Amino acid sequence: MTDKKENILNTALELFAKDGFNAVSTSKIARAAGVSEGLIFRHFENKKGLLDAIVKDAEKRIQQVFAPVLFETDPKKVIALFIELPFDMRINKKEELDFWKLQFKLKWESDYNNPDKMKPVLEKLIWAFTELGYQNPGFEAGMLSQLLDSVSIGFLRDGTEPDEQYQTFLKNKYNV
Amino acid sequence: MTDKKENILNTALELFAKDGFNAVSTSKIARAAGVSEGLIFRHFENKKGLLDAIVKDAEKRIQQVFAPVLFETDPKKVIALFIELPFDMRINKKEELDFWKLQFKLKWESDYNNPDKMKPVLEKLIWAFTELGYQNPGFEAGMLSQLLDSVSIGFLRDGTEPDEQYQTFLKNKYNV
Amino acid sequence: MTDKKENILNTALELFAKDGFNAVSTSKIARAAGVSEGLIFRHFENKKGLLDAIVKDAEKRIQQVFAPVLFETDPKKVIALFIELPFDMRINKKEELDFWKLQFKLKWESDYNNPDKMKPVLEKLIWAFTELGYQNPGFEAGMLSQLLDSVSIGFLRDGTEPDEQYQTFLKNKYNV
Amino acid sequence: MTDKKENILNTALELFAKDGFNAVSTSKIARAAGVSEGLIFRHFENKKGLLDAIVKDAEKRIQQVFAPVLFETDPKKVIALFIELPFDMRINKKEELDFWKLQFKLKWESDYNNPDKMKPVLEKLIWAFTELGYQNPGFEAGMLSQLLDSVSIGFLRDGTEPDEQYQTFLKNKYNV
DNA sequence: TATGAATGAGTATTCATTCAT
DNA sequence: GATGAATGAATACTCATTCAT
Repeated sequence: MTDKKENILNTALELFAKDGFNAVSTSKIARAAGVSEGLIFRHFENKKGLLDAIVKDAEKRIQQVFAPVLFETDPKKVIALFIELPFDMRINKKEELDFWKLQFKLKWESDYNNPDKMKPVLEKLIWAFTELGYQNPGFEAGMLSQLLDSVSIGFLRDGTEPDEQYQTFLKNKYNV
Repeated sequence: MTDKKENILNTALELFAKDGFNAVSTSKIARAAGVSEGLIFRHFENKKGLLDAIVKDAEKRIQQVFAPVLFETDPKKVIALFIELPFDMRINKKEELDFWKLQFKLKWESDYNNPDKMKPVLEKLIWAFTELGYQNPGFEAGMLSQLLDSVSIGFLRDGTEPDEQYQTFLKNKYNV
Repeated sequence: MTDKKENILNTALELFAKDGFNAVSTSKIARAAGVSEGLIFRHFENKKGLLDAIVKDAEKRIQQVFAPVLFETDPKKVIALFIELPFDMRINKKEELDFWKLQFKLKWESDYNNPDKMKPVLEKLIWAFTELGYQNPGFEAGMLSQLLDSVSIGFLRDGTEPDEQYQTFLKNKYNV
Repeated sequence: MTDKKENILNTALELFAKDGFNAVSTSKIARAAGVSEGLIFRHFENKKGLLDAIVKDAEKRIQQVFAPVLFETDPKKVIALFIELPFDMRINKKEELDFWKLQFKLKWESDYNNPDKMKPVLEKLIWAFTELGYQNPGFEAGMLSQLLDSVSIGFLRDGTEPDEQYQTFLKNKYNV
């Protein structure tokens, strides 16, 4: 991938994350990325294609983030790793955070909201709770997942520092 | 308020909730509302003004929804009422749901995200947990609030029916 | 003429004189005049009609200003009166000045520029110079007229106070 | 400068000179220039920017016209050259005349009227009259300048051919 | 690969004008 | 006489996209 192409990708990610897909024009991206407007279309066909490229890129990264959870074989560690995820986010570099922000934002645009994307992780969680003998593992997994989702939202959207107590509390609760 | 003005307001709410503010053009609103495009500007000055009118309207309704929680004096009932809120949402009529959807969507646009708006409710919740002798009422209130937030998001955004088990579980947990 | 109609007329005169016909919208006039926009059209049919009414009004006033020159029978006094005109303008009240300003401005819009309007005055001047035995009275009249025109322009357009010396100089020159 | 850009500039000059800035729409300019409307904005940012470009262009030409007067060192020739200016205008080509017409028209729009622009020329004239021993050179220069201004106006605005007699008369008067 | 000129359809907004009350 | 809601056409300007170089 050439420098300029990567430049476009990074700039677009940043702007899309901040202002939303529709509010950012290709000319603004081009200007901010220091390239000609035409180049965007040479590399990505159209504006939507640029977003797709970003999303696809993001998906890879997201998979990388969740991989340790999926590959873990100790159920307690599965839950512990899962709990730690949103608290780790905060120490990531800006670019990484933009990925997540865009990710959450896009969930509100029906074309991009695909709840199934998280299914494998959720099922791993259910498996873990089953292993640990919980009565209603599906419910437990869903609730934990939603709670951590809202911690992420609070951080990414409102800028509220994630409360460390959550982590401790949850780990205690599940004894992990 | 004239018929046509109300028409614009309702149509815009619906479209903004569905596609987002930026993705809906004033001409589209006018066509859908069966009015001339100019009328939007005569009544609301500009597109942002239209959104503001909707948001202001929405705030009133939201306050009405939370009012029972704020006026309740029995701490257990405060928590019970609060837990019921997102599950009640589902039985509201479409227009009402659009209000909420838009509300949550707008939280991602920095100009409109005002986390302090929910402060009084959160504080009432903290008061309730304090009254009930919880060790860390602020933490408890925050977690409950976030959890219910994500239940609402799941319903409004992903269309997942809120699991009644949540309600039962939470009410049992807090014994309310 | 009703109060409101006169209000519209005066306000429009002021705004047209300041910003030009095209740059002033009927809504602006209505707002500034404190009347509804519809009233303008009830009274004047359309925007052009409003301008026409102002111009017609103005013509009457202009005729009044030039009348003393036309009725004067002493050639020297004709010239003296003519010379005094632009210097008298300055002591007129604002509304009067707006009339003149608009008058000069409109001369640049082909629809309204009618050089013949001043013909009677010019001919009276020629007559006066003829009476006084000038060799080329047409030329003399034209030059005097143009010179005084530019004094008015300087005052109305650029805000430069008309130099009293001009008056003295010209009166001396023609011995009037 | 590309062909199309120059096309826009020339067409706009012509239309602005004829009908005035406010009365000419960008779509009209585009149609007349045979370009897309968007191109105007790509080249000149906005409508005012287009006018500014024209005016800046015009200023250069105007400076060129007055340069010979400023560089002349013989006071008599200074006055003679100055007198000839408006009479030379008539032999210019249409485009040149449009420049002048627009120039005079804009003087009535406060944003563009800058009386100081002509100061150097006026001061050169004052210098010339001083050199020639005139008692009141400032007054003499002002009057000559105003008189010639109104000759130009008569030609550009009313289409009246400038009377050669003026030139002769003035040159005789100042013996230049 | 990269640019920048160019476009046509679209955008928010303003305008002069109409009309029922 | 006077209002204010309503309109359709126009306005300045932006957008995503194309294309010759």
